[in-house]
Amino acid sequence: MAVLPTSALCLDLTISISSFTSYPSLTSSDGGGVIRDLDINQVPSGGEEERITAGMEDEDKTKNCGHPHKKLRLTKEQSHFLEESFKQNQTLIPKQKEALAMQVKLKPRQVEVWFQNRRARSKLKQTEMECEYLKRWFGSLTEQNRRLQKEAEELRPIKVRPTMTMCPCCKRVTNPTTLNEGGPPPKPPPWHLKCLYFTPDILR
DNA sequence: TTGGTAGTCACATTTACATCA
DNA sequence: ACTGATGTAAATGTGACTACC
Repeated sequence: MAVLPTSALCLDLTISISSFTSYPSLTSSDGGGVIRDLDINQVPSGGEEERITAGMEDEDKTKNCGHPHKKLRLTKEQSHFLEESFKQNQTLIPKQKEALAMQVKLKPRQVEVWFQNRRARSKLKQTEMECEYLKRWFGSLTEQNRRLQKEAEELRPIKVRPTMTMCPCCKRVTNPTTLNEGGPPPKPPPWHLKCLYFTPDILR
């Protein structure tokens, strides 16, 4: 199997959310512990960059508008930051995870999950590329097989001196004098080793 | 050496959201 | 404007593996 380009590991993540320039901290209000019911994908009104982030604590989720938990989308900046980190290391040691979580204001578990999913997406992308590659190779082999069959069909009616054998690939003919009349049965065609192996066009 | 525990991983699946016809 | 289908990403569940005690 040929080595695939390493670019397969680099995926573009497109997060369809509005742009934000900072990561606001958790928005449980002081004292009361009441979570403001904001749509995390909505730009806060009044131009103030404030939103509930994905770093919401578990107990907070249960208070979120009566829903057990809301699906939380990462901001562009969070995704970008994680993506850049992923380019450097596809796995995280606990210290890195903690640090990264602090930087993007997520829980370490969320960072861990993001990396797991990201690795899965990478692998999926690579598998798709391999699949495409094999399809193209299969097509190439099919075409080659078709050509060879056609060629064999054309060669069938041609009479060759019975004592001569010819490599079907390079057309080289053996020396007839090496064959004894009435001796042991002729050996298989002396195909040349280099002719037995071919490289499909797709691999060149 | 063996057994228990914690942490992490891959993998499959579920869930919530966004988009589009 | 509404709706259902679909795609995507975040989250969850599970089993395997390893390190440590």
